[in-house]
Amino acid sequence: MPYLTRDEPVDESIGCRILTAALQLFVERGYHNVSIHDVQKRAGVSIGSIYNHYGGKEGVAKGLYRHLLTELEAVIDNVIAGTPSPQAQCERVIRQLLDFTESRRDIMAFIFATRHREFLPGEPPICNSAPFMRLRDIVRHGIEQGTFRAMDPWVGASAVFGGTIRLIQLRLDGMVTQPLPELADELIVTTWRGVLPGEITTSAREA
Amino acid sequence: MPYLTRDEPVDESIGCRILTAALQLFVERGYHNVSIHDVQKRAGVSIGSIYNHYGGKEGVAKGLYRHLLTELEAVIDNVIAGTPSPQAQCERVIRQLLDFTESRRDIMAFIFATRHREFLPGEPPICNSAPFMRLRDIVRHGIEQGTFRAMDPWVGASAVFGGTIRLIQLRLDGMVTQPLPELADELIVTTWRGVLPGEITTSAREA
DNA sequence: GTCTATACGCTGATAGAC
DNA sequence: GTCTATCAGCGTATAGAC
Repeated sequence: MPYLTRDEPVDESIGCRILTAALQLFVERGYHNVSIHDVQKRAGVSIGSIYNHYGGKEGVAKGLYRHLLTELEAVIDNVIAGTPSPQAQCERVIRQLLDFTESRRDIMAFIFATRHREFLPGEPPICNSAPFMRLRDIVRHGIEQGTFRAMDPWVGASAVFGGTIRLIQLRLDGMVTQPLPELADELIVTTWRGVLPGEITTSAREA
Repeated sequence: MPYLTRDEPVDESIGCRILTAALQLFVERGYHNVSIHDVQKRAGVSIGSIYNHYGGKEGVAKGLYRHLLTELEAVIDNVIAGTPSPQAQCERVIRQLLDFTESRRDIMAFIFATRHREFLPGEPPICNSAPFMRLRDIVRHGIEQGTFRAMDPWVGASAVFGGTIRLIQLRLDGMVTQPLPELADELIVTTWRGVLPGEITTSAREA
């Protein structure tokens, strides 16, 4: 069952095979360029099974969406529970996301490079999903207790995670060729300089 | 003709009416949830005209895509030409993008919140388009001449523009309710702290 | 529960009048 | 160049056998 946290999908149940095939195809071609027949073919099951398990194409996407967000939420909650400060929590989450981009490319692409709104109108937008709210809560908490500089919470969240998300998207689009974990240290240093308090001694060096 | 730089689309030509209608519909529902008939209806023209002007649905999207990127490129080139330092160039571009998010919402949504790859397979990905390359060039130039700290160019580009792009996307998704220009100063301060050189005096304040 | 065969609607595209 | 009427193909969903 777990896609994000286990190495091989040991679960060979039909439901899991359907979700795995759908994830691959949706990421490869985009939801609307994938037909039920494509999913059925790659999963090695029949159309009837798909309708029995998920009620149709949109049901498959909905099941996949909820499942992956639940897994991501669990990962983040684990980090939060096992890490003391907001700063350390953010840093661990960032590193984890960079790692996942290499090891779980499809999942990251489905989460960070998909317009779910276009095929899951009933679902809450991904920015409002539990894992993303958790991340914003960390930042807000950090701002309140002075770990981060005082600033608008949305600016804070964008400053802390915007660079990471952008880098992930550039990597998923094939622009960045270097594995992201190798860039983690530079990215994190830059991120902390942006949001941590402290005076910055800018020696004016404009020509 | 110009969408991004002029206030009202004075051009009432059929070609412009088609692009305007398509832009609205694509942003509202997503490319695949819009039919030719929808575009034809909203533009107040016939299907035949659409095929005469753009050769079909994908042609409309392609025309829109190229036109908007060309306009954005011109805006960025103007900023570059009229602004001395890489830092000032980035800052002016960021403020301009935040302004456009309020005044040209549809255009920004089409550029920053659309998976063009899913319906324009022949076009180069938007990260490789001229305007985005220009932005990266500014950052690379700034790193080379020491305006920005030494770092991987991709990390630099993500650090400079990632927060802005994230904030724009959150605004387009309706999460951020405040007009972005009001948040510009905070965002820019944070961005520069991240990438500008200079020692930062972090008084350790972890509890 | 799983599968195959089929039906129906929608949509992109075309033909041909004006 | 602009328009209307029409077609053909695809894709979702269902019916019904096993």
